[in-house]
Amino acid sequence: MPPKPTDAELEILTVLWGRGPSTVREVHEIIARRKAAQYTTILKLMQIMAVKGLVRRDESARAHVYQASRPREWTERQVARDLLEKVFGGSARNLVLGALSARKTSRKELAEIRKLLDEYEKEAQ
Amino acid sequence: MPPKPTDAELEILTVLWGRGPSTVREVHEIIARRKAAQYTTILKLMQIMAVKGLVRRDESARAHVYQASRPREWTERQVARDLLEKVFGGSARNLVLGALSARKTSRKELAEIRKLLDEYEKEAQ
DNA sequence: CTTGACATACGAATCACTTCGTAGTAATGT
DNA sequence: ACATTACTACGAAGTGATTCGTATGTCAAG
Repeated sequence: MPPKPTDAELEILTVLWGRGPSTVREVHEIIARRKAAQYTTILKLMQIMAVKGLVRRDESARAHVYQASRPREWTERQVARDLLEKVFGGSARNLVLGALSARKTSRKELAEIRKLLDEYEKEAQ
Repeated sequence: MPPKPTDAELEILTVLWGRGPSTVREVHEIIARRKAAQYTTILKLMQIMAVKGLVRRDESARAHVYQASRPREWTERQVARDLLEKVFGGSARNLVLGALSARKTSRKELAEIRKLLDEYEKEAQ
């Protein structure tokens, strides 16, 4: 069970989730667009992430290929669970309130959330 | 604008939100019930939190009295905003999905969440 | 006034995260 | 063959969070 990713690790995971398996150079190029970062910094982070089990790497090619070891949804669930405990006292209602009040939420998104609730109601009958 | 609290700080804030203004000893006693922690560790953390502006302290009595400088809801909103960005790609829908799939959610809680949505729909007309 | 209980202040160790430079090695072009 | 380029590995520094021991001060009881 990989540990909760740190902020820097999350940036890298986001790239891997978006692109699929990637080399360090590819990840670095994308991150460097938004933010100053040396190549070896990204490299080191990804090496550590491999040790932690957050990513897997394929060493068969000279440039190792990394991929997230858990899908985005899985990690999101972990993070949400952690938050629920540590910040929201276990109240999903309060977490949703936090999410909604964090910023303007469009009607369209509210409708999507409603649809989610429908599914969960059905499931819980 | 106080910074985002760390995990250890959040534990202390949770106690302060629950009890209202409290001395270090009171906070320590509650935390020590669940977890080994020396008195001076809690003291130091709370001193640092005061410097950061996460708590205010009243030094008029010999045992200083601390209170959270922001209400729980405010902090919850901050944390939700941060996570929304860093983990959920700005999608409130995905954050809610994460919360619901993190654990069993009761029918009662689902109903409460629905009520929240109603209020937000009205507001957004 | 001295002792004991209880408080704060503070220095220091430890740990994790982040950053980057340097070294070494394999591949590629001239 | 040699120089250049593209990798990985690794050590180490800087920062911030966390932990705790020790020093010191205050107060009340005897």
